[in-house]
Amino acid sequence: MRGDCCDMRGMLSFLVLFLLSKKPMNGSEIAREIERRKGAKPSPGTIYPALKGLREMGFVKEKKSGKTVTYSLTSKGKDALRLAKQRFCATFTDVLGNGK
Amino acid sequence: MRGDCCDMRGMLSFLVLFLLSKKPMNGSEIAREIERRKGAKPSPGTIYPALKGLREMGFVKEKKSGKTVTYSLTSKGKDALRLAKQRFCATFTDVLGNGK
DNA sequence: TTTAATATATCGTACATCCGATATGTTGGG
DNA sequence: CCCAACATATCGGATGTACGATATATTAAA
Repeated sequence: MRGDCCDMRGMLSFLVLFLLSKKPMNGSEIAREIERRKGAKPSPGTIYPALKGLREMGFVKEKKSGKTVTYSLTSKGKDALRLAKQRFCATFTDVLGNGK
Repeated sequence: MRGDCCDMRGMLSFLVLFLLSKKPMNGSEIAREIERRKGAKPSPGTIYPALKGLREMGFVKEKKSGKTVTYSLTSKGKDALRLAKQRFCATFTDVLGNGK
């Protein structure tokens, strides 16, 4: 999401933003959901820096409760996701489209 | 494509591999096709290192004619693309799926 | 309480992506 | 022939993604 305009960098942040738009989650839950989709679980050293970046850009907000921190989108984050989704679809439509 | 197993790195190489599977192209044509999809054209400093990497991994072969080099997939590249496409779809299906 | 498990977080290192600048070779127009 | 346009290619520097190792805090189990 750093790459707000044109690059391939930021796909993890994009995916995290998308997942949080469906349901607020904490870091471990996000990692497990990515594991479910890709078959490999991102390590803490991957997922927490990504969340930190999204927070610093004002795209996600946090709610701490005990040992867990639940992340959810800000309205700014929702706007960013909408734009990013449009770019993503324009770039990859037929990759998903043609089946195998 | 480096990230043959689990990471978000390699999305450009993945896209290039996909584009070449539809039609053999030279570097400039690939850059223009990416521009058409994303609205931003990758510079030479982006696209040629990516092609070099794909060549070094044995995923694309070259055919030089005058000033242009036409790239196309090897059978190894086709296999790699097939796998990468499966991972990509599993990860991003509903991102493209839900319309907006 | 001690122990184990979980969630969070940072560090160092490596690599992919990205740009702008720069350079070389080919081609076509003047 | 000379020059502009194009295709190719590399370099340096910045940022994102990734892992393993490490550290701390909270919670649950023994």
